[in-house]
Formats: sequence, C-alpha cells, structure tokens
Amino acid sequence: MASPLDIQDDTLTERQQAVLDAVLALMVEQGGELTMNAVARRASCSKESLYKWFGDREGLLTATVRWQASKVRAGNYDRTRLDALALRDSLIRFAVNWLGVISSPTSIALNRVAIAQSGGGARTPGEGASLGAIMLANGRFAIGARLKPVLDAGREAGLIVFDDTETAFRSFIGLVGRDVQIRLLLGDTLNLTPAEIESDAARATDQFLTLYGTGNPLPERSKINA
Amino acid sequence: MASPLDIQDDTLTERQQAVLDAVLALMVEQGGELTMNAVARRASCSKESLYKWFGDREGLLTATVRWQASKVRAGNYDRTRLDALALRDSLIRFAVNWLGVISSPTSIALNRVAIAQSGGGARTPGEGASLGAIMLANGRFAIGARLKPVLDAGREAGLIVFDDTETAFRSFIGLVGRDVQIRLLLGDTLNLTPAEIESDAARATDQFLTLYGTGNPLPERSKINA
DNA sequence: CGAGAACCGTAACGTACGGTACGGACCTCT
DNA sequence: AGAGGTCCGTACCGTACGTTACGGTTCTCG
Repeated sequence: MASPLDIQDDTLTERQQAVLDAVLALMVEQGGELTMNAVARRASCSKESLYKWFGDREGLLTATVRWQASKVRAGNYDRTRLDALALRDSLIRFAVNWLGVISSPTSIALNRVAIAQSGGGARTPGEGASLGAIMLANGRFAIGARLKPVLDAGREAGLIVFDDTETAFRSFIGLVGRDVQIRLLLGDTLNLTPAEIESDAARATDQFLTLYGTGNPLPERSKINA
Repeated sequence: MASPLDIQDDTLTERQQAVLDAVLALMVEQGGELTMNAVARRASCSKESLYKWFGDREGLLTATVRWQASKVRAGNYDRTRLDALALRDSLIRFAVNWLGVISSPTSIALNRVAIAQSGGGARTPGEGASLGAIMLANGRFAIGARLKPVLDAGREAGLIVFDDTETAFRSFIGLVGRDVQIRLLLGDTLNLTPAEIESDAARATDQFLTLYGTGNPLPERSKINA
C-alpha cells in the first residue's frame, strides 16, 4: 500500500481546477450519471480541452478524486499536554470532522462513483489503480494515519490501553460512523444536523473511552447510554 | 417506511429463478457492468423472454435484489431462557451471520449495483423506488427489526440497559461492522476467514455488553481489548 | 501588427447497449 | 396429427455517449 496513490503533483491550472470543481458540483446535483458533454457544458470548456488535459474519462474522474482529496486534508491533531480531557477533546474533534466529511454530499457522490467503477472486475493489466483504491488511500487510510498517533500518545500517557492500534482505531470509527455511510450511499435521507453530529461524536468518544480507558477521570456512565 | 418494499409475491417460475441466479453470478464475477445481452447469454434465454418476464432492465435488477433478499432471510433469534450467557450467544450468532452476509461477494455486488443506481438524482415521478431503498428495507431495516426484539428482551430481563433501542442497535452494528462494508465496496481485498468473523463477532458483542450491560456475569475485561 | 498557441463551440464518427421483431424448435392439449 | 403457446437464437433499430476533428475567437509574444 505504499503506491503513490495519495500523492499528486498538483500541477493543475486554475482553469483545470475550476473544471474539476464543476465535475464535483455535477456529481453532487446529478448523481453518478456524468457525461463528458455535461462536464464540458457545465465548465464552459470544450471537450477537446477535457481530453487534452485529462486523457480520457477515467483520467478526469481520477483527477477529480485526487483534487477533492487534496482539499479535504485537515491539520493534524496536536498531542501536546495530553491529559484525559485533552484526549477526549481530540477524539471528539476528529469524530466531528470525519462525520461531517462522510455525510457531505460531495463525499457521498464521490464514493458512489468510485464504488460503481470499482466493480469493473477484469482490469486490464496496464491500467492504473481503480478509483476505489484511491478513495481508500486518501480517505480511510489517510484518516487512520492521522488518528493513530493520537491513540498511541494516549496509550503512552497511560490514559487508554490496547494491544493493537489498528483494532482500537477500527472500533472507534465503528462507534462513530455506525451505519451512516452505507445508508447515505444507498439513498437514505439521513440529514445529520451539526448538533446531531456533535452529540454523536461525543457519545462515540465516551463509549470508546469506556471500552479502552484506564479509569482516569471520565464522564459519568449515564451520559453514555443515550 | 411501511411501503411494500420488503414483500414480494414470489410468483417466480423455476426458470425465472434460474435467470435471477444467473444475474447474481454475473454480478459477482463481472462487477456492476451488467448488460441484458450478457444476462441472456449467461442464462441461456432470449432477451425477449427477459423483457416479457421483468419488463425492463430496472425490473430485472429489482427482481434480482428481491430474490436475493428472499434467500437471505434467516430465522428469528429465540428469546426464551434469557440469561446473560444466552443473550451473549444470541448477539454473537447474529453478528456472525451478519458479517458473513455483508462480506459475501453476492452482497457486495448487489450493494454496488444499488449504490451506483441510487445516485441517479432526478427520479421520474411515476417511477418505482430505487434499488437502494429496496436494499435498505430488506437489509439494514429488516436486520434491525429482527435484532431489536432480542435487545428489548435483554432489557426487560435486566441484563442490559438503554433508553433508545435504535441507538443501542446502531452502536452494536457499528462495533460489529466497523469499516468492513465500505472497504469491501471500494475494492479492498479484506478476505475475512470464518475464524476472524467468529472472533470479531465475539469481540464486538463483549464490547457492546461492556457498554450496555448492567454488571451481571460478563467476560473479564482483558479479553475485550483484543 | 502579425504569427502562433490555447481554447471554445459544435459537428461528426464509431460503438455499445436497451429494447423490439422475426423465424424456428419444442411442448401441450385435443 | 395439427393448432396454439412458450421460448431460444439472432438480427435489427434508435439512441446515448466516448472520442476525434474542425472552424472561429482570443490571448501572447516578438
């Protein structure tokens, strides 16, 4: 998984970035059914330019995924002054951010396209990686790489305990995300308000700390079983 | 959500069922790119019969989803003799079954098709419900309706405590499923062995009981933080 | 000012696919 | 045996879409 899926040269003209934004907007408001004609019309550019810049349709999609990924990357979560409260705060902020991302129309549309294309079975040998792999590298795995240092720091500080960071991380995102992503992808209108996201993030974090905490000052039990 | 999405008349000829099984096989081994020609060839039937039996392409897909759903429906989980061990056992059995379903190639392929089609934005007014809605009704919500009585019985027996059954249920499936489904849908080759499924189910169940249990005989803590 | 490049809008081409029509084989019932 | 129905295999039609080609316009640079 050390392939260069998560890096990009960012050699993109302003114009090209505008085109990719148009693709994103089109994906969001019109679903995965995305034609080159529609993109050209929406972006007010010629199809010739589209093919000149991105090669073919798959190249355009790939560039769009990478472009969105480059916009989502948020700052790391600091692990200075790690007491129980700071850890809880970091986890909650992470959960809020992640829930906001996966429930955003852009993320949903992009995942839809990647999933639809990811089923194309027999991939020709020379062909580049599927969109699904790019989504995983920039989404799920990038997220993990960002949060795991926080968990490790929490363990070193004696606030939480676990054997495998990966397992702990997966339990956390399970508690945070639950069935949100699959339901949204299947078209469930599950509009999460910012307040719900905030409370879900806090509930999941407290549940996680109940499971993996060492018993340092934690919120009382009644708030967990919402 | 009381729409007749989860019932079907099952007025299907043996021949038609064979056709739908061919569709499923084709979806699994060839991904979502499914053409009527390929189905006819694979099922050794004429396209004319396809259209006669299922109306159009969407009808064929819908019938396929319903057909698969009708095959997956498992028996209810008995809630007789409910002590802590029996509850734990029921939850583990449920988790094993569900993990097996969502990680099966058939389920993945079907979800892929439903998700791809579910993005088709502007649905014509007269048109039937999307495949995504059918998948949700027969998958996620049917599962919930099947497990919630178990949870409620556990609560009535004083073994677990929660305010909202739905919230407790969602926490449970979050702990069980974690990121498995989205990763598989995006093409991650995450081949779960039966042994892993079994241990994941036990871990998730014990975590759930740690969060929602009332303190009755539960497995010791060390086994939870695997 | 003039040559060249970049780009927009549109037209054209080839293919793939959803949907329909037709001929022939088999099976059933009388 | 013959009529009617069901179904398979194949050919066919219309359209949509990816991709390419071309004329016209604007911008850049000498």
